[in-house]
Amino acid sequence: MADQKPSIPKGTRDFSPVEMMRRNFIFDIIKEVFQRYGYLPIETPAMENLSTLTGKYGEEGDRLLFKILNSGDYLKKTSIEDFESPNLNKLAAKISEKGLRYDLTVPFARYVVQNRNDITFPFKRYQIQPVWRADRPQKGRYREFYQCDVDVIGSNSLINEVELVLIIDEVFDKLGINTIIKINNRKILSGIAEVIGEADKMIDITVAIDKLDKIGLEKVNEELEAKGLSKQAIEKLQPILNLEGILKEKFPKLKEILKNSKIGMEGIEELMTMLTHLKDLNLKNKWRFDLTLARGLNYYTGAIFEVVAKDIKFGSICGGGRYDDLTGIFGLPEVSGVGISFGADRVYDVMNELNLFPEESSITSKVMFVNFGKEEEKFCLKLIKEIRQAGISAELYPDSVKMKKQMKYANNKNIPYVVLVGENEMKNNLITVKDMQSGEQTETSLKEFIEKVL
RNA sequence: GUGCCUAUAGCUCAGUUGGUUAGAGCAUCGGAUUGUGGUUCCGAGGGUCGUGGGUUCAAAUCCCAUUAGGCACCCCA
Repeated sequence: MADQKPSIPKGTRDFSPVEMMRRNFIFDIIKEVFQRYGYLPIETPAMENLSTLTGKYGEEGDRLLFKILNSGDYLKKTSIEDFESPNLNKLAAKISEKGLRYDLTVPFARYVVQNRNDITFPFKRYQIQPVWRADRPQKGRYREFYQCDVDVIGSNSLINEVELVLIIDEVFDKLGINTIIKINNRKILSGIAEVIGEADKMIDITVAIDKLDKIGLEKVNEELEAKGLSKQAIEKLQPILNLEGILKEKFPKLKEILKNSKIGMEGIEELMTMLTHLKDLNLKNKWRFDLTLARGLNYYTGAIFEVVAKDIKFGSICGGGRYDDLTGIFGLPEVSGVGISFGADRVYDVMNELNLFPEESSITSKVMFVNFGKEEEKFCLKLIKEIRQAGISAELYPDSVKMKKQMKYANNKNIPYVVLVGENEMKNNLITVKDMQSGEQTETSLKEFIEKVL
């Protein structure tokens, strides 16, 4: 048999039972918190029309979209010229009209617009599904990964932002991860761009600023210059990048710098309101205003968030922000939304490296019955039914094979009790219970056994 | 999209300056033990050395190409 080795695509993973138990542990906590804050679940398809997805994530995002080849004769819309002059984007549009979703926010915006008549606003939903990105995988980066999104759409209130931070705080507290919640506001960044006279280069500026603590001031300036910012603009930016000190000192300085920018002052106001609330709410995790937080996604317009684990160097494990006009693109203007997304896979990796998962005790059957043959099978099934009805997970080894094999199975599966019912036990209406940990073996009645295990 | 590294049994890896029939541990299966696992002992199966080409009397080993995987950058959860 010259069978080829099976494998899965780069950047995707299988999950074993143990891994799934742990992943579900994370999902359950997140879901529970989301629902306790009044958010309800929805799901959307794995694939969307490409027109829904393209242009929402910036140039980089478009490149990372997985495109789905049209079914049937996917070349029928193409012509010879398409292949002679290789304009890949144009060609791609002709042979592919669907793509795998890149995040959950854009499909959500599409959902809201499409179902606007059936939705009561403000609409609070959560969504836990995989997303796909055609990125080169590396540590903490996958091509298929789960996001856990909570968004509220149709409300401008900053209470939403505050509550989202509370959700972040509660989730990570429950998971046992110490985090730093970084908060900023895109309006402040816009204001800065405006003040230094480069309003249209907002994105480039923010992306560069974002790297400040990673590559340092000098490199940031280099990058800004490379992006075409004027010398004067970069000069003007320096005092802002050098803003140091605690909030109390930073804020007045920032206010002074932004005083001529309407949007900048708006951002300051918003941030102030949020931070004042948060101060009163005694969060368990650290949080702070971080001027260098920018976030790459194009659609954010107001508050932005990012969460990193404190005890380990890893990318961000949660991020989000306010988007004022995402639904506008789909024909429903002036509806603002705000939301965050937990990266389940990175949360998993962080918890795994920090050993934060609880001991798995209930992941397997509590009891296994050894299979001695046809007659015993019949007898045992009745006993097992009773055990299961008592709420104890139990199984009968399905085949009457060598005892050694059956015991080994129980051992490998970490089943704590093995029950043996053969001729003698059936006659006396008793069961023999082997405690797999101690190796001790006792004869007892079914009733007594159930009581003991419970 | 750019750069670097790796590829030998199901898994993790050894394999000398190129030299007989390519090894180990784990896992699997069988036996010691037909109603007793985890420990122990004995045994077995499992490989076109990622693929294709080249150099050589001789290639897992050297060279080229190709494919796949990993890491870093970019960007991001």
